[in-house]
Amino acid sequence: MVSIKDVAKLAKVSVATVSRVINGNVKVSEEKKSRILEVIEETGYVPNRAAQDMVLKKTKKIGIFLPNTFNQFQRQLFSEIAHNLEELGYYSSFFFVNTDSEGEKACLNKLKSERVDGVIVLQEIELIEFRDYLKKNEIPTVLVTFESGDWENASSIHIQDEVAAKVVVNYLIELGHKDIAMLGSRKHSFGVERERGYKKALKEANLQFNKELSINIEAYNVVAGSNAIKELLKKKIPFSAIFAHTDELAFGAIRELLDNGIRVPEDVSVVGIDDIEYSSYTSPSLTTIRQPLEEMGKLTVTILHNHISGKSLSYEKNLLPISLIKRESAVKLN
Amino acid sequence: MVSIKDVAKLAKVSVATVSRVINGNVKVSEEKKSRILEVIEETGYVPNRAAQDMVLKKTKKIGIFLPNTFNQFQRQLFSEIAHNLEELGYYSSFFFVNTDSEGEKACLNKLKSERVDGVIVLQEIELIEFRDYLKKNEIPTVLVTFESGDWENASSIHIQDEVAAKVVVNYLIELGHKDIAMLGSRKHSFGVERERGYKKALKEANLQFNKELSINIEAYNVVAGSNAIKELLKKKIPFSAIFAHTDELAFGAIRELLDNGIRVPEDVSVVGIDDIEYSSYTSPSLTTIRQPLEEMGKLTVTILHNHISGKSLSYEKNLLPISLIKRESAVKLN
DNA sequence: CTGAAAGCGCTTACAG
DNA sequence: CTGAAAGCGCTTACAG
Repeated sequence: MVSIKDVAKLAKVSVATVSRVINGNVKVSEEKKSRILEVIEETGYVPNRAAQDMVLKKTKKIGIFLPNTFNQFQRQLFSEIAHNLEELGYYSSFFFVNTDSEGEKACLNKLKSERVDGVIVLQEIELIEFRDYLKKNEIPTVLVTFESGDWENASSIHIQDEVAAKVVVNYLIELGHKDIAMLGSRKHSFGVERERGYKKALKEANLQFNKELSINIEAYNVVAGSNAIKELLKKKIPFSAIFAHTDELAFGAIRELLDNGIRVPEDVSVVGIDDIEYSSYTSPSLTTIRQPLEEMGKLTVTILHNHISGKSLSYEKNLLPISLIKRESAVKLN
Repeated sequence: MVSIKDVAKLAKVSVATVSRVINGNVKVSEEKKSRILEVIEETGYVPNRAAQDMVLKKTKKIGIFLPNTFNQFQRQLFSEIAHNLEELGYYSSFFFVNTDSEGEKACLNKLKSERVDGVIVLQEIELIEFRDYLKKNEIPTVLVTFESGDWENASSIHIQDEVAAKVVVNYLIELGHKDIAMLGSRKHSFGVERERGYKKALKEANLQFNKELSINIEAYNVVAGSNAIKELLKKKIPFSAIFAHTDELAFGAIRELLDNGIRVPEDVSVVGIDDIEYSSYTSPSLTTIRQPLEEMGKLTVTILHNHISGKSLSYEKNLLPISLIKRESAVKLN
């Protein structure tokens, strides 16, 4: 590995001078400068970031925390975020969080060992020490897809999950559906919110909430959606519509229904939330709530950048607009 | 940030001794040891990795290169790889490559500045300097999903793309199809291989290759698949089956066909390659070739680890087995 | 067993 | 404008 010393020696100058032309903030004589540039070109020298970080106390590195088993929506979101960070010249470091206190502790230690300039969290983290660490060290933090709640010193960006659920369930009700099953989980706050929206929509329409129609899923993927339907069908309770907490669950559900001779949307309507890439390309295409993915990713990075660069000092809570996307999977009850 | 000095001071020992208990390879008196451990516990001290890396000349960091616009299969693969790396205690650094020489150069510079211990490449990189750098600095490298070809000092892991294509196209031919369109691209070597397999299958069955039935796609996603079908339909040439280079293209294709009143599989059969998560949950479910995703991810990491730890000195080329997954999207020509 | 010291690759006051 | 020197947070021979 060629180091700054090598470059200095070859260009017959001091390392300080080399450093100056690399960083370009101090005047250096044209002659030495061009000689140094030449050597850099020849040797392909690139400064060692670890060394720079250590003296500068700045890393330009952002830690991104996401669940170990991230779903499609989170995948799209994090790749959006990664690209936006890259554009601003940040480096990103990924931390896959196991949702138990052991996993969270392990993540905290990795975080400490990395000295990031900022943190983006896509997954709720319970560990108090985690928040304390960020706070004590004044590491700007942005939470995406969930509320800041107990977090101090963190901005948050998310949709109103309760409203989203309410809107889409309302739509089912408008279509005449009364027996609406729900596939979801209360493990994360967005699930809690979505369930709340579901119940509110029912209540406002004077429909009884039926606990038996509420199926708890073990993960947010197609397999879990399919399993949930198996469980639901075993109960032999009538239902004409399904509200899945996420699009992926909905896809699994639709397939499982079909395998049981139940057609979507002819026999049962199905809706989701998220509007992932596939939702408009499946057959039937999925009626769902769109989360503004790109805007979310962009805003996350912008806000974090503002915090880091000192342009924004106060933490904010951003609610992003949603929209109901009507497609083929939900129709009037006949 | 608490440093090793702080710990040393609080424990009333030298930094050398603290370092020794952290690394645990040298005997330290029980008394000092417990005192140091206590201080570490109290202060929440974690060593600064950048500093460690610098002196140790080892980073335990792996650079993962993937295309800027990675498709679903690559997503699943890279998340598989990331998890496997994590289990072995490696850190991963992601590099999103823009497929032009500017983008590749930028990536090389980022790589140089990071000093990784190993590299995993999910995307063909043309830049000669890139390979030269890895070679000169003896950085173990594993290429996944494509052949090592011009790369020296790199192991590779992939399927036989030509065979995969041939197998699935053969299957269509067995089902009686003669006019088989192809959606793909020659931008990457796997595309070239898949096209070759397609042609070979046709040839062996004494079917004429029709250039007009070969549609060039601009990306590997559902939108591109849909666009390709639009282009194909404009030509008004009869076809009874479609071979898409990837599953995502196939999904886009199926949807676009449907929107034009063409049913799958009743009117047209469609097959893909990859077998991504969704392929068994769509309707119709997709007939495709399965790439052994998990095995690929695991093997990639194992091989890289062996190279890094010196357990494996020679570079190898690994061909992974594929399998034809027959599902609903392809049926007998009637 | 343990501390003082050198050194990893950088940057930046400090003096010229 | 420019070099010698100190220092960032570590590890590891080197001497005791």
